[in-house]
Amino acid sequence: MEGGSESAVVDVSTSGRATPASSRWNPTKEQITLLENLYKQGIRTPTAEQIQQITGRLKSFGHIEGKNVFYWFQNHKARQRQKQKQESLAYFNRYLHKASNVFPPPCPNDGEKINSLKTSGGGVGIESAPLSYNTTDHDGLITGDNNSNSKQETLPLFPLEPTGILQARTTSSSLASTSAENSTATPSSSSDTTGIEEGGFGDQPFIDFFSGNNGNYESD
Amino acid sequence: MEGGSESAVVDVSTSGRATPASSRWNPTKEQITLLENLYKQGIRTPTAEQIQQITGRLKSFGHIEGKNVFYWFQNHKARQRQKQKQESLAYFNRYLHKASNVFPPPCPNDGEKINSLKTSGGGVGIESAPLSYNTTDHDGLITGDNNSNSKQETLPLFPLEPTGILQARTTSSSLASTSAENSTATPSSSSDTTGIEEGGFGDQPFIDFFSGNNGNYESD
DNA sequence: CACCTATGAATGAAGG
DNA sequence: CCTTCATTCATAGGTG
Repeated sequence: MEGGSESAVVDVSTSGRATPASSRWNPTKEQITLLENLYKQGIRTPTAEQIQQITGRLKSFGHIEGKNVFYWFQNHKARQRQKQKQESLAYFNRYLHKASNVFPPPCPNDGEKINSLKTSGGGVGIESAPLSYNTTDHDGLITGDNNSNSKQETLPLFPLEPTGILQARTTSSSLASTSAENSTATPSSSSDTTGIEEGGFGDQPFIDFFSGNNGNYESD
Repeated sequence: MEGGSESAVVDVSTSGRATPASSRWNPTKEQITLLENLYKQGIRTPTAEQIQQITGRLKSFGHIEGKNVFYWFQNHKARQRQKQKQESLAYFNRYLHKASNVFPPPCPNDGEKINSLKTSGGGVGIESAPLSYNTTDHDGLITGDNNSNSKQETLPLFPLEPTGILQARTTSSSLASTSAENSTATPSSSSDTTGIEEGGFGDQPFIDFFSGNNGNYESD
């Protein structure tokens, strides 16, 4: 694999792990912890001010920039969402196939731990592997900025399309935004974008994958 | 994130079961074959639907999940490109050294379909292929496949995906809103005051985390 | 048994 | 926000 052209720009300055001051930022454990904590507080898309503050605090643990924080939240949110989607889908999909038990569980919202990672998936199963976790903390929402908007995305039950003969990927999107949860009523604001409202049924068969053990609630 | 709270993925395989509840999916020959076949069909980044479909078929050969398929394609594509890149480079390098009197062949395209960058005006002027090379003759099956990123920058190529997905996002606060709250500048059209998209430079003390040129008082 | 390679998985960074 | 690319980590599997 090492084609040889390995431009390891590592600058093993300090002992131990080479300083990652090479290319992309690699968060330290502490940084991750803090970020995840903030995320749990309800922060999803921090404002510039918040980003500055967070960055400032994170700098104590290592080099970091504002954009790192920004990206982190973006990615984290997106991925949490993906996982959640997949869970929901897989969960429903199973019932559509099995139908053995017509008593669907409360929901696959297994309050998992914050973030999973390597060596995960002990129980080979997307929806399985209920690893031990502590549901001690949840959305605290105690920060100055919190959006207590519990959005329960209703699954539109994708229309199993039997015409799947050989459809070439029409360059479509993988993730469809079936969401229509617009809480921001925007007080007296003409939220007129382009006038292009959905032509009708906007339920796209969003069939996402991704698994893992995570079921963090999202409140946007 | 080395979350630390890593539950041992132990598996009661006291009898050394062949089923290694492995931490990671190990594709079988059949699965690989099928995947590679699909890849050859032109599928690079399957949609969610396709992934589900593929996964379903692959399940016949062994346990597999959607994310496995997803990752497989991602990795395969990336690595093929990587290989292609270095091959092309080496190939080109060879000619640079030899400077033979003949025209270099179209390209060392093994069995892979490598979209010849039709960027035109490549400058090289050696794009003439004397023999009819089977380029992307995979029928109109595929579509979005492309992106022959060489070393410069991602070639824009044709605009794939007509952005049929329209979403009126009205939630969350973007960056920049340093004043009061979310201005909800109807970011549907992108390019708003996020401060990240581009320094529009207006009246707000937005912080540009990206340019590295932060007017931040926080000097390191 | 140590080392190397191939590859699954994860995630930071961008683009649009 | 959604999609995709690039980079990196971790591990299964082959080889001397």
